[in-house]
Amino acid sequence: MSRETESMETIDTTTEFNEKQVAIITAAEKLISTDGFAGTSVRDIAHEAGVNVAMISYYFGSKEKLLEAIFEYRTSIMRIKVENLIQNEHLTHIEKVNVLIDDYVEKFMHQQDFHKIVIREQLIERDTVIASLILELKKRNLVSIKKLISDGQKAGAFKKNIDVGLMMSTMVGTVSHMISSNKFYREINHLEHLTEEEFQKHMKKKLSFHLKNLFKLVLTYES
Amino acid sequence: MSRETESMETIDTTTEFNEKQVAIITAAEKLISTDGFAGTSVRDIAHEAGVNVAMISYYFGSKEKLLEAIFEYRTSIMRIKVENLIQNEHLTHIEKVNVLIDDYVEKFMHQQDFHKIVIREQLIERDTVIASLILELKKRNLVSIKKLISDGQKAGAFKKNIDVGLMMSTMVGTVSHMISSNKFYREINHLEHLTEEEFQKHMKKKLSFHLKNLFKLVLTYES
Amino acid sequence: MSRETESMETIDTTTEFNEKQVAIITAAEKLISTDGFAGTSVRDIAHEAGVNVAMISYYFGSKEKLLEAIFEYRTSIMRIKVENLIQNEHLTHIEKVNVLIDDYVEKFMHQQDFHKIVIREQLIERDTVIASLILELKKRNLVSIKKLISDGQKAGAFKKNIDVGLMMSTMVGTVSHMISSNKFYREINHLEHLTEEEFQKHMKKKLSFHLKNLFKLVLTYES
Amino acid sequence: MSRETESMETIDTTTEFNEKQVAIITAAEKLISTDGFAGTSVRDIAHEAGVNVAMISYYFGSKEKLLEAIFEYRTSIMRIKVENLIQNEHLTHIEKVNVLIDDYVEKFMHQQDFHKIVIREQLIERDTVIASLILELKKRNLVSIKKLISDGQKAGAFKKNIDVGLMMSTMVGTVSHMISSNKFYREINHLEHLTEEEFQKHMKKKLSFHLKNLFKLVLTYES
DNA sequence: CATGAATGAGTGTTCATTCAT
DNA sequence: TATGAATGAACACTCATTCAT
Repeated sequence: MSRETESMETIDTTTEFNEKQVAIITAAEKLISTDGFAGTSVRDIAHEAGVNVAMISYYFGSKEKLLEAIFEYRTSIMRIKVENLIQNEHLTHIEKVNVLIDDYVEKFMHQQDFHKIVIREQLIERDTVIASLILELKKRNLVSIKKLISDGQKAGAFKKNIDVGLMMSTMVGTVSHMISSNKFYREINHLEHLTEEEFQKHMKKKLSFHLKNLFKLVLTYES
Repeated sequence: MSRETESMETIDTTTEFNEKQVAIITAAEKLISTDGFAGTSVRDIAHEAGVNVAMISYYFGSKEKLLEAIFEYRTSIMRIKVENLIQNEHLTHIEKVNVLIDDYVEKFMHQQDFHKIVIREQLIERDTVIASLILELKKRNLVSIKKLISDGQKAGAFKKNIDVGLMMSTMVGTVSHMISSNKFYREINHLEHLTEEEFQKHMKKKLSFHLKNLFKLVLTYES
Repeated sequence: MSRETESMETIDTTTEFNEKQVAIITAAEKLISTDGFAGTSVRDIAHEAGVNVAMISYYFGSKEKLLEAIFEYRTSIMRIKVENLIQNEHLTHIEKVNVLIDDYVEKFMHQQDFHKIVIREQLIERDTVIASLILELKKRNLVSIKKLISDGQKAGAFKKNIDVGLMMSTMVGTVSHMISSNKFYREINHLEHLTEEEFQKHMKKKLSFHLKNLFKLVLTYES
Repeated sequence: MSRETESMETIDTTTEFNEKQVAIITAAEKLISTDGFAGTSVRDIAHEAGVNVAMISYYFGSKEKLLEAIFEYRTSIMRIKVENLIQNEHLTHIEKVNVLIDDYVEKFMHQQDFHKIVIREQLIERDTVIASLILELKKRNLVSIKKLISDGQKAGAFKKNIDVGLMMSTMVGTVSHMISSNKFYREINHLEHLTEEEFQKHMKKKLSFHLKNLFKLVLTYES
């Protein structure tokens, strides 16, 4: 299964950011993810990235544009790739759903800082460059998932009357909430003894299992 | 069922805020929910509330304290009340879970502005007054839900090995994500013709149904 | 003659600027007159006026708006008042022209800082609020002067074919150039021993005489 | 008359500026003439000239030095050449004055961008390299004109008691003001239908005629 | 000979907060 | 009790200039 997952990754980081720009992007991502865009100053970002303040304007034009650059840099991780998956003849329909969930959990848990920014940006109701970017990605993802599920329905593997939008909300929302409540989850499950890495691995596994179970139940049992 | 819901509300707004303070809190809530705490200025809040800028410091001490006041004002809605529900002998275990879901969806969908602030604040990793407040509430809520579920398990109504933490993540996460993606959901379901009120009602109904189904499947079917 | 001049002043300082605002305006005027708008920083202005930097934005909104306020504050001095003059039956036509010249010289020499800003702003070719303000004033002044001269022509006191636009250019240009070349004029005429006040008085007298002579010659002699 | 004018030009551009430097100087001149020195950035200049930003420091040392280079480049046009004119035996005294006016108008109207910078620089009261350069040129010009006029006075062609300084102020001031009020003059004379070139030609002719008339009247009529 | 990369200093402006009244 | 006036600190950003290549 991991093979397929890998085949889906098809790294398309055609981004043309140099080393210093990546350092700034990463630093900005880290700070903005916790303090928000307005709550993070370019001075903080420059300091975190170990560069001069002027360099942010120099490379990105403005703080706003830096945020857009972050999205440009990370955009690939938001795109669910299912084209190959759908045509794969060696997997059952439910296995395909499982691969998709694994892929999604992997991607989002792996770049939590960025994902936190996405969560924040979604709360802004005003129309922004970022907002429309997120919207477009979500639409594209929904189409992919709908295809996967309707294929299963046609084959009789999944039951009818699935609200794919709500299922997506559950998948995205559950992962988002886990990212937000890292600490809480670690505490209530008494996992303080684990290293950060071990804990992340544990969470990913649990999340994957949980979501797969949820999807299997919803897709195959009569409600 | 609505009766029980009502019985659960037991308004404990022991808040001592006067009219002007409430106006400020409401205005702040509205603005902070979309623009974030740092992205909202006290001038904006004062203007929205129709009061003098100095009044915010005057009444609340500082912008930070105003945020705490918002939480103090709205805290009750975050507390899931299950004491009476647990002892209720007229409801089955799954019905109790359903009441809880209805209650939760109702509460959070009803005060989306505040809930958005909660989502934002959870993303901050630093220890703040607000953070610890949220943490405490979540813990208390978790305990309540665990009790409800373990009662069902003891009675043989629910199956064993339920990860309540993950189920809570799914519930909270799904609702949170729906609040964040209002627009998206409306668009993909072609509900632009509904009034805001009608749409909210529709969403609540859908969400409730979806979550109840999810819980029923997880709690009763073998995975 | 001085009486009429006084009667023309009709102080219309309906400006509503408070003491501190006037201090800022005066300081800004002084600095901008020599260093130009872009060459003068708000910090310099604040320092010169003895106020906080933030006060400039507080009172005027922006540096740009401060410049507009300067014009609002000084606008009256740019307006040549001839209504009463034209109807005055005790003065000959040439006397009226003389009064006008006296008035103009008095006004502009008296507020040289402001006049320097006007000279600078006229050099900007882009359309600005200030530019259109100056243009409008110049048009109005031209109309007034044209009336005065055509009256004299109709009465046979002045000869025909006077290019009023060019005559205005000569009046305004000569005064402007004297303001610009203060130092030079003082030096070539060996007037370094005079106090600033004495020198200004001397210059005004010389200028008035010179311009009156010029106008008399142009208006009355055949070319 | 144009012959004499030409004979006076005696191009002394002993300037050692290469092609790129001239491009920079011309670009700087254009921008500084309307936006002022402080209001023009080296980036703007570099962009206008189509060269690298660093090239300005490279070639001229600094922005300040670039301004001095502009003056070095254009200085010749500010120098009134009367040596040959004074000794010319084929022209009357008044004709010599007319040639001088033609020459002056031609020179300054022909390089208005540079002349605007001169107007601006004269407003600065601080002692600068540029300021002393302008001062020196004006003194030299004054001496030349004084000689021309005193010759006429000695010959009885011109009347006594001419304030040459004021006459120079009128000549320079009138031309300067016309340059500043290009647009205004065009508008009030309804000359919008002319091309820029035609309009410049028209203005030069008008100005020359006007100034010649002014000088003739002042120099020859009793006041 | 020429320049892309980089920066410290300075820009105008907004900020939350204080304070005299 | 309420508020207009005021401000130090911080903000994002632009500046002319330097320097390694």
